[in-house]
Amino acid sequence: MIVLTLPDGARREVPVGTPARDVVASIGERLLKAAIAVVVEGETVDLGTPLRRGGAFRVLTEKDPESLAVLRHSGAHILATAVRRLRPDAQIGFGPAIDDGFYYDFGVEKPFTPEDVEAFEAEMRKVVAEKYPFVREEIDRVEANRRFSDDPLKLERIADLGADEVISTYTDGPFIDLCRGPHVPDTGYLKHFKLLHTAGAYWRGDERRPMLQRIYATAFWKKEDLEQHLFRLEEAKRRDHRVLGKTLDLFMFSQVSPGSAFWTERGTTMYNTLVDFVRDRQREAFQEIRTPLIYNKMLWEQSGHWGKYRENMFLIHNKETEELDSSLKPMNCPSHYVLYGAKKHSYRELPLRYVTFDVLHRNELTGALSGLTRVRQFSQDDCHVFLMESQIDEEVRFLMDFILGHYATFGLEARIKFATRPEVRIGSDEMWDRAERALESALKATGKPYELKPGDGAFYGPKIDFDVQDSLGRAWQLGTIQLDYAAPERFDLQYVGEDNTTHRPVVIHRAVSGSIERFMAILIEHFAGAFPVWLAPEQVRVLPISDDLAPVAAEVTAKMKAAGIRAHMDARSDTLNYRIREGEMMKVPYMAVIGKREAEAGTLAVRERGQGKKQEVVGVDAFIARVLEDVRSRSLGNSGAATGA
RNA sequence: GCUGACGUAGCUCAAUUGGCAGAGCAGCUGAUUUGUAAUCAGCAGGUUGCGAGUUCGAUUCUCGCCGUCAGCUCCA
Repeated sequence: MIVLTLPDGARREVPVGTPARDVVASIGERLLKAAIAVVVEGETVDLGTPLRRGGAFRVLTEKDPESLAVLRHSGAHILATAVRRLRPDAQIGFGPAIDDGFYYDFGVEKPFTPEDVEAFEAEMRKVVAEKYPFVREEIDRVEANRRFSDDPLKLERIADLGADEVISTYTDGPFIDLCRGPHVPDTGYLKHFKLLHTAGAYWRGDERRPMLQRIYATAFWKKEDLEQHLFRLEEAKRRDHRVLGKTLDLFMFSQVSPGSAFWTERGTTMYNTLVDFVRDRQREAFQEIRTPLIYNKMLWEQSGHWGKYRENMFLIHNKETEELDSSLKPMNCPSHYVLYGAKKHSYRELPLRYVTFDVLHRNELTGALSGLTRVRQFSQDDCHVFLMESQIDEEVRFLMDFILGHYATFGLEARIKFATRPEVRIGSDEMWDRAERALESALKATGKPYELKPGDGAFYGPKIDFDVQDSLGRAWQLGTIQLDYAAPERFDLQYVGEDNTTHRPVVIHRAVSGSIERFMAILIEHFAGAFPVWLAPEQVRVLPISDDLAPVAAEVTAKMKAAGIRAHMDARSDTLNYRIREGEMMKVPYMAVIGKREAEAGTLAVRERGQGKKQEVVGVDAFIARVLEDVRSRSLGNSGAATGA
């Protein structure tokens, strides 16, 4: 017998091997109808599964988020069912549920065409209508090998299974798949789904293995949820920074330098504004430095990059030695160590924080490049802190405040992750114990919630990562605080302590925006190009209604510029409507219209971005004061994040 | 790097089976002097990504290169 504890504390005692369905039925008939699967001691199993162990027991219905993954996994099987019907020769790879849906990998001679995908979706609807139950079977290894003898992918998977693992299959109508489960009761449960796109994917992610054809899809319990998801995908397309970069005239790319942005005047204004913002916040407690862009291999040999990272560096040909023995820097750390190590440091200087915005180059694979989010040339708001071990606690708190304050300025929410020692690492266990303890206690002291990521740390030390969610709910890993005991050893860094002997400092690597380029991309998408006033490349556009008012408008524009406002006049002879339309499309936060009335009264008819005809007539000085206040307070005002524009 | 799709005017996109490369917007010129999201007319704009090949003839078909995009384990 096993004992199951229900969420309300009630207990059920049932014989070993009782199907979960029977337990659910004993709780209530209506619950059985709504049930998708059950969770026993944290493990999700389907209703047909014989229960082998007891513990906390709860029933999943459509309302439980976990049930969606079950539905999607079943969706993957239904997709495979349809594909096998139309393409019986297709080999079956993996078909898991993923964050936003599911996919399935198929081994086929010819890649799928968009028409194939349409046909698969139509066929899936048939499979759904046929309501095949998902039948679970547990079989032994010999039987498993026999059943999947025609599919080398599955045979390989079976061979990888541990000796003590239960091998199970799931059958829905004509389709059988090696699968751990769980699944929904029958194929009829999949009502709202859509196949999205296809792509090549290496078998088991290994580029030396054959390439399979992956079909991505998504599914939801409710029609509205599916529609909302598809709408979100559309919305993401509309906010795509690569598109907005063009229409808002911020940056471009050219085949003469793949992966490196050309910034226009408007884009450069924004870029500089962002950098100035960080620089300003760092003015008091940090020391900004600049180090060379090119180094010979001595440095990279010392840092260890020459061995492991050389493929990703842009190497430079040496005329005298005829060798590729130097490179553009792909990161700042080693050069900061060189500068630190060049003179003696007292404990009184610590923590010493070197910051820089130097340009970095990484030779990314061509296929990895994508807009501003994956580039070959970029800058980081990079910082290396040299400190005593006893200062870690306070320093981490200081850096965290700094980082979170940065995101808050843009209305971005951060999730904090604490990553501990990976399997492949350097340094003793004792060192890792100390480092992890120090970092986590500092993290705890901040009182902020965080997530644990065991094994996800850097090879030289544990770290805290900051994942930021933009206005579409997409997560980006930006900031990081990494503890490093290894670099000070490698570079023999020292400080003179209170006791007048030399000691080894600890290094903390810190980034806030990550790369400025990528952060720009995130901001463009987060705000949908409608930037807060302080960040907008053009803050005010002054529009004289007719030519004869241009001199007045020019004077007003000059006054705004003198006050430090990024103002431009548009006195072209096009109609006011035309010029306003253009200003709105360029997402200028304010348009100031000057007609005869305003010229005489010394006022402006102010139109706020996205507010349509709602206009306000204010004095020139009052308006200037208002814009300056927007800038000073870095108000999010009517930015795209605030309005969803 | 690998797989697939794509590359036509500054931008967004057309161009039957291979048969003179087009449109809208933007630009320029002129007229219009405008009161809150497109005034009208005219003009100009191209080595169809680059290079070979097939053909009487290539934007279209074939090959190579360059670039862009979707992806390349969230494990049965």
